[in-house]
Amino acid sequence: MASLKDISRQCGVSVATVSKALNNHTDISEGTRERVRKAAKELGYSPNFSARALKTNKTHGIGVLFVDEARSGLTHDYFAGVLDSFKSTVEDKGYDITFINCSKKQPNRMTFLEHVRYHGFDGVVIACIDFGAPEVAELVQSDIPVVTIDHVFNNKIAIMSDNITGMTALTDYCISKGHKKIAYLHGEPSTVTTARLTGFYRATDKKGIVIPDEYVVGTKYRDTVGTYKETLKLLKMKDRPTCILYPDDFAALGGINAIREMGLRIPEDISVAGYDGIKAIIDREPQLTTVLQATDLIGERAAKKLISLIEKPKTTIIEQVVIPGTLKEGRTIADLTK
Amino acid sequence: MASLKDISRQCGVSVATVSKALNNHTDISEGTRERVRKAAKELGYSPNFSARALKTNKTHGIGVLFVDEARSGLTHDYFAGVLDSFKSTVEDKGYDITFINCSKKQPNRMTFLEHVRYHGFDGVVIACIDFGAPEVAELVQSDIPVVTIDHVFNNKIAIMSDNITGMTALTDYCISKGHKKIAYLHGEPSTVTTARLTGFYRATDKKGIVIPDEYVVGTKYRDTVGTYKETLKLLKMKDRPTCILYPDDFAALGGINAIREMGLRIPEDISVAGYDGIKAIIDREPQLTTVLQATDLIGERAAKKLISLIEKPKTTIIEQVVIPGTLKEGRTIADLTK
DNA sequence: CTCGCCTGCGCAACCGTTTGCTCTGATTTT
DNA sequence: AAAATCAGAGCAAACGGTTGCGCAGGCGAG
Repeated sequence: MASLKDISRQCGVSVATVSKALNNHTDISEGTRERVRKAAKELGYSPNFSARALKTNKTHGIGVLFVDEARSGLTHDYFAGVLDSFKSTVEDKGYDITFINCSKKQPNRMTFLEHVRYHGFDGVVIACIDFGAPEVAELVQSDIPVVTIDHVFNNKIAIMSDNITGMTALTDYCISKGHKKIAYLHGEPSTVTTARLTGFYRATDKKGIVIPDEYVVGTKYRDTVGTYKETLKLLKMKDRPTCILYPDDFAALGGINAIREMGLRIPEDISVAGYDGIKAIIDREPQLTTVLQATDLIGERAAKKLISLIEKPKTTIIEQVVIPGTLKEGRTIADLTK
Repeated sequence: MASLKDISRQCGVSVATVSKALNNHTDISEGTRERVRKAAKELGYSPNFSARALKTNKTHGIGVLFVDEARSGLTHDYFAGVLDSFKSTVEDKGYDITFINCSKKQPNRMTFLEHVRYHGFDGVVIACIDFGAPEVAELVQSDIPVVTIDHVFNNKIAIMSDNITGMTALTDYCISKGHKKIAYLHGEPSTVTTARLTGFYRATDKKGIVIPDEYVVGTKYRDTVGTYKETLKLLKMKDRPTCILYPDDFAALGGINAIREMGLRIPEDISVAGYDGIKAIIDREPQLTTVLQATDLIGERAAKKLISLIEKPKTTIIEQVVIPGTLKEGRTIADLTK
C-alpha cells in the first residue's frame, strides 16, 4: 500500500506537506495540492485508518450492542429495523459501526467495556439486551458516550418507544369497540413490559373496567409456544375474555393458532391484537390489529443524539426521547357495540 | 488510558518487556510477567487496537457488505439470519465485524474497496447486493480475501443456498400431489432466480409437464403488490392454474390475499407455496408450504471459509459451497390425487 | 531601504505496539 | 578453567499519519 511517504518521494515534498495537502489545510498552495492529489491517485494511495486513529485518538467508529437471549438482535424484526435506520443515519455522517463482540466462547474474551476501549469507539448504542447484566452497567457507567434504546439509565440518553401511550391507545381502542373482558398476555418483566402494563391499566382504570388477575399473564416475548398454552387456558375459563392482547405480533401467532384450533373465529368469536407492526404478519389477512413502532425514527434519533453527544458533549441535552407509535387498526378486533 | 509505557514505568522494566510479558512471550520470567500483569490490572491498562493494527498490519476485522435496494439487508429475514449466524461464528474466533459504509450521501465517500483498504479489514463477506455494480466488482477482484453469498464470481469462494434442488423438490412435491397446472411467479433476474427457474423446469420437464409461458411471470422479491396483481391475472385466466408458487414467503402474502379476495379457499380451490421459511409467516395457519433455507449453516460456512482464507490462504480451497434447503410441508398444497 | 507580514513548506515529535537483535550474567559443557 | 550455551531483559527502529512551530523568501507599506 502506498503511504504518504511514497507520495512525498514522488512529489519531492515532505510527508507533512502531503498530509496537509490531502486534508485540505489552507497553508498549501493550489499547485502543490494538485501535484499531490495526482500522485496519490497514480500510486493508488489509501489512507491508513489505524495510523490516523492512533494519532488523533478519534475513530469515527460506533460500537453496537444488540444482544438477544439467543444471539444478536439481528433476527428480531423490531431491533433489526432500528439498527437498519441507525446504521444508515450514522453512515451518512461518516461513522462506521462495529458490533461489540459478545461471544461467550472466546478463551480470553474482553468485557464489553474493554472491547470498546480497545477499539476506541467514539460512542456506543445499546439495545435489546439484559440491561441488568453487570457488564452492561460497567459500560454504561463509563465515560464513553452512550445511548440506550428502550431502557433508561441514570443520567444517560435513552430513546424510548412510547409503550405506555401505545398500549393505552390499543386498549382504549378495544374498549371503544365494546370490549370489557380484555385479557393481556404480556412479556417477561422489563422496562418495556412495565410500560405497557402501565398503559394497559391506565386505559382500563379510566373507564372503570376491572380486569381479573387471571386475565393478565406473563409469557415470553416472541414465543408462540407460551402464548399458545396460555391462550388455551384463557379460552377454557368459565368467564372467557372477549379479547386477548399479546406481547408482540409474533407471539400473537401462537394465540391465533390456539383459537383456530378450538374452532373459534377471529374476530367474530374472539378478538386479538399484537404489538410491533411486523410486516410479514400484519400484511396477511385477517390483518392483525397492532401498534406500529416507529423503528425508523427510533434508529434515526438514537444516531443523531449519539453523534451530537460525541461531537458536542457540552451542549447535548441528556434526556429521554420518547417516540410515539401508531395504532394500526386491522380486522381482528370485533365491534361489539353494534 | 494507561499504556505500556505507564506499566513499564511502574514496574521498572522496559516497554518491550511489558509487551512481551502481556503477550505471553517465552523469554520473560514468570516473576516479571506476574508483576507486569498486576500493574496492568492496577492501572486499568487497555491495549490499543490502532497501534497494534498499525504495527502488525492485522486488524482481526471483517467487513460486511449487505445491501438491499432499500437500505441494508438487515430487515431482510433471510439475510438477517445469515448475518446473525456469520457474526456469531466469527466472533467466536476473535474477529469483529464492521459494516462497509454504503451511504450515498457522504460528501467524499469512498468506494467499497477504498473503505476496506482504509480499515484494513482482513476479509470481506458480500451478500444481498447488486452484484453487477462496478464498485462491487472492483472489491471482489482485489486481493482482499472475499466470500460471496448466493452469487458466484470467478475464482472466489461462494456460499450458495441450493436453489436448484430446493425448487426442484418443491415443484416435485406439487406434482406428486397431482398438480399439473403450476404457475410460478419468480423474482427479478438474478443468480438466485435463475437457479430456481432451472429447478422448476427440471422438475416439470422430467415429468413431461408443459407449463404455458403465461404461467411463469417475474415479479419483485419481497413485494406483495406485484404478486397481488399477478395472482389476480392468473386467477382470471380461462385455464387457471391449480397451484401458484411465489418468489418468497413474504411475496406470497400478496398472492394469498388476492386469492382470498376472490372468494377462493386455500388449498381447496387453489394451492400456494413460498420460499425461504420465514418464521413469522410459516408459523401461522394455514401453514405455508415452502423451502426452508439453512441460514444458520450458510452464515457459519461463510464465516469458516473466510477465516480459513485469511489465516491459511495457501491451503484453502476456492470453491462454491452449496447448502441444501429443506422442503417444509405446510397445509397450502391440496392433494389432488385422492 | 528597511521593517513587518503573509504565504508556503519542512522539521520533528508523537501516538502505542511489536519485534529482531544485542547485551549481560549465570549456568552448563568439555 | 575456559568455552559454549542460555535465560531474561533492553534497545531502537518501525508502522503511517498529524500538527504546532519555525523558517525562508516575496511582497507591500512606510
